[in-house]
Amino acid sequence: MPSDTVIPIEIDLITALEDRGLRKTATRSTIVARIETANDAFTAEQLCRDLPGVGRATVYRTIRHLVDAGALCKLPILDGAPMYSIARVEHHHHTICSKCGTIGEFRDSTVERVMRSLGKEIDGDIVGHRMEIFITCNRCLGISKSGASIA
Amino acid sequence: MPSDTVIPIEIDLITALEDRGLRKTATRSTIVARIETANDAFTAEQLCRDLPGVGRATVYRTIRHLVDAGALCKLPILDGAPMYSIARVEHHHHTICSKCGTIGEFRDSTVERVMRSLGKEIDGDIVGHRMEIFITCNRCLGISKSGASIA
DNA sequence: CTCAGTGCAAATATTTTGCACTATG
DNA sequence: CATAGTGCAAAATATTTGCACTGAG
Repeated sequence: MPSDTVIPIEIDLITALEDRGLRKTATRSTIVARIETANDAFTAEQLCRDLPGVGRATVYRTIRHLVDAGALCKLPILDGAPMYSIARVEHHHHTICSKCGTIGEFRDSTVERVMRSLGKEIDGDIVGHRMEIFITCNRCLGISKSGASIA
Repeated sequence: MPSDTVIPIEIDLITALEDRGLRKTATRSTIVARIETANDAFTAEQLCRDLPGVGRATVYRTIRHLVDAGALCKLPILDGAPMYSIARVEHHHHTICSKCGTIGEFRDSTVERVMRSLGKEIDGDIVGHRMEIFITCNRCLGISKSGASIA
């Protein structure tokens, strides 16, 4: 049984904005470039810090547009500010390393199948779902095995 | 296939606090009583509004204790303040009506099984998971069918 | 009496909004 | 030039902390 591999549908973030009738401006390109080079999920405040020339309000407004466009996922971590990550796959879920906070993503058709079968047990119509898996990532496992400590 | 029904393990919230070495005080009893009569999930701010005699700080501190004790679940809704609900079952997930915001809970062994099988595909050790299912609840379905509108 | 618990107000943290200014089409 | 976009600062929202006071053991 060949389980799904991640299907990368690289959405050009600027295009996602333009598709919503928003202009491609210098500021938005700057923000989007910073987001696209990020390997990890990020917070709004991180973007503001990394882009001192850009107003906080613009950062928040751009993030909101991207989330509305479905190009970014908002991940309300249990404490503190929510993080955002690029929606690289059509529908996916996130893994969050409980040691280092790194966020990964995965897609698995099993989850979707389960979701459909749950429909019978649930008191209403399912319109969506969200799942986060908390892990200890391989890097942290390696680090802890080798005895090194993390700050 | 007999799917799991919800297993209600009514945790006495005050007991949960006492188990952590915290005292049973009048203020905490007030807060806990308000939480226990709630059928729905609630926000910290709602508690403060409903309990004018109790300081905001105490409400937040008590909620934090209850979450730490595992007696309350913190549900970071996508926007706005997080909501809390009593952890009535050992491990469960939440349904959130996207129309009226009502939060329900369910437990299903299928989910747990899937989680275990996902271990193979995931880059690290799974230490936990969280799932929320967005629904249109039966009441809202009924309301929309009957043509009445919601504020 | 001692220290946990509490209320209040101030401090933080996060996000949104008002407004004047800039720049795009 | 009409209007979308922007930066800044203030406002709004959400939560935590400092501190003096109260109350339980």
